[in-house]
Amino acid sequence: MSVQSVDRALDVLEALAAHGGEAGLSEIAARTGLPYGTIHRLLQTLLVRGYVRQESDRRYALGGALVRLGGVAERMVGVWAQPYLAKMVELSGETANLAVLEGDFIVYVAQVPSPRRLRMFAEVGRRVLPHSTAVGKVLLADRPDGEAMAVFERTGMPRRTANTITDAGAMRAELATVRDRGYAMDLGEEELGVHCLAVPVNDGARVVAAMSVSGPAERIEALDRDELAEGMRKIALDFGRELGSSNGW
Amino acid sequence: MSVQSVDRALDVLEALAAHGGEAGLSEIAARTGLPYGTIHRLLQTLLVRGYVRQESDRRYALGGALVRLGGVAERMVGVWAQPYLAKMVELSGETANLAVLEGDFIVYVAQVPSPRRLRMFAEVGRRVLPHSTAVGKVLLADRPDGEAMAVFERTGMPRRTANTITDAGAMRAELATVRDRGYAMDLGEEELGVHCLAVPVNDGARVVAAMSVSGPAERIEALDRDELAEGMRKIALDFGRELGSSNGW
DNA sequence: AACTTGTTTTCCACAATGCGGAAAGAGGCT
DNA sequence: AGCCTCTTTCCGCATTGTGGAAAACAAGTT
Repeated sequence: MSVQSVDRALDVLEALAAHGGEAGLSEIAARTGLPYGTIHRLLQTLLVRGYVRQESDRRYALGGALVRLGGVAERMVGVWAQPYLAKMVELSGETANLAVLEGDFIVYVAQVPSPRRLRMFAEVGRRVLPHSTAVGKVLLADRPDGEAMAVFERTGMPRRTANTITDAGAMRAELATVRDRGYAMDLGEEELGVHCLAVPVNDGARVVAAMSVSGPAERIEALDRDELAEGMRKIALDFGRELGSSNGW
Repeated sequence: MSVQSVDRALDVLEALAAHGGEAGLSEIAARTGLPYGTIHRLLQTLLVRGYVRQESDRRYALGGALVRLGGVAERMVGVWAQPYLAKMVELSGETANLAVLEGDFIVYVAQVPSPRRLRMFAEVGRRVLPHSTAVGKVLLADRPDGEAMAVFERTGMPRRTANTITDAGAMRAELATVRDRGYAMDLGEEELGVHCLAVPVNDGARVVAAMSVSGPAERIEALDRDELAEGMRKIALDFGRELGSSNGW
């Protein structure tokens, strides 16, 4: 049995999110089909708690409290990802990572290290720019072209190694390739001698994270890329499903 | 006014977050003081919607749906501020924050953490009283004296540390200083050992937000305040211009 | 300034909805 | 097995939330 008012409050929040995080009361009414009075009352409750903000023009927007909860939940995601990352390590023999886009930065939120002696160092919590990483390219490939390029515009695509893509045109082409084949590569673009392969994690609605394996160039090159990517995509798909429907029954 | 069940559902989510994103039903009961049956019913509702997830040991954890909502919310406010905050981090080496005045409270809406090992913990979404923070003093210094003092009248300026300004007269003088030099300091007034420097963000019409850097007292004291403030003011000015040109908030 | 239109906000009588104590059920330990 | 702790289900009652309709508001339009 579900609690009606809570269910509806969530409908309101999701309607707000669907409108890009900002909407008027009547737009929410149109989307949810709830009566005005009801929506207004729910919004007041969310307002007091900081889950919704009211702009100067009386429209409503998602509030800061959600950012906080989202942050804690994100950390949890890292814990759930462990078994899936472990499978990727088994598949590739290399260190597996989970990363999300936070603002204009890529943040690594979880890792399972490779059993090999020579392996990637723990990067959890590290923030890097998207243009020089496989996970960054995968995550931005999911966004509309203009939005992705705006990120690169702001961050400036600084050169990290001789292989780093620093040209906007080349990057646009790279993103098209990633969209096309469904995975991204990093061939020593962030650090010389380190190669990565990343696939998107789709929770059913959108790409919310990326998973990657990374290791020494020689070892990564020895693998069959398409086969590895295919295996990783299956794992990422399972993980995305778990994320999307935490309902169970 | 407020919808009881929604309010309580939020209590449950926050209790979960306070326990690090994962807790048993009884732990939630202990923290919220709500009866077991009620919490269980609320959790079921959140579970079906994916806002909460049940682990194999029947404990509850924050769910993936929150990551999505949090992301949208953060993108709204954070995305614009991110690059500017990053510049402040570069300038100072310390964690940079964006905060707004919401009612009588200061709410932190975005942050870029310092690259240092010892740094401020994420405060995004946190609500604090204005009198003990640099951002609060900057935001209220922009208001007419009567209006600012009315806020302090209502909140009561509770003492947070030995350095907190708790006297109305002293606060009035402090605001005058802030107006005069264009930036505000917090010298361990909210938390001992933590110093901050905040500058106003003016969107062309009025001060709509404040940006600050904060870190360990020793490191902040080692910086040249006026020089830092000058650099920060330039960044905040650029950000304000961007805000002013797009639709306001 | 006085309409018009498209909003958002407030009100209130009614009953459906959510409440919560207490009992049953599930695991985990020794 | 037995005991203990924690979770889940149940159900009668009245508190709580509901939603239609009207009032207040903001922003254009003549």
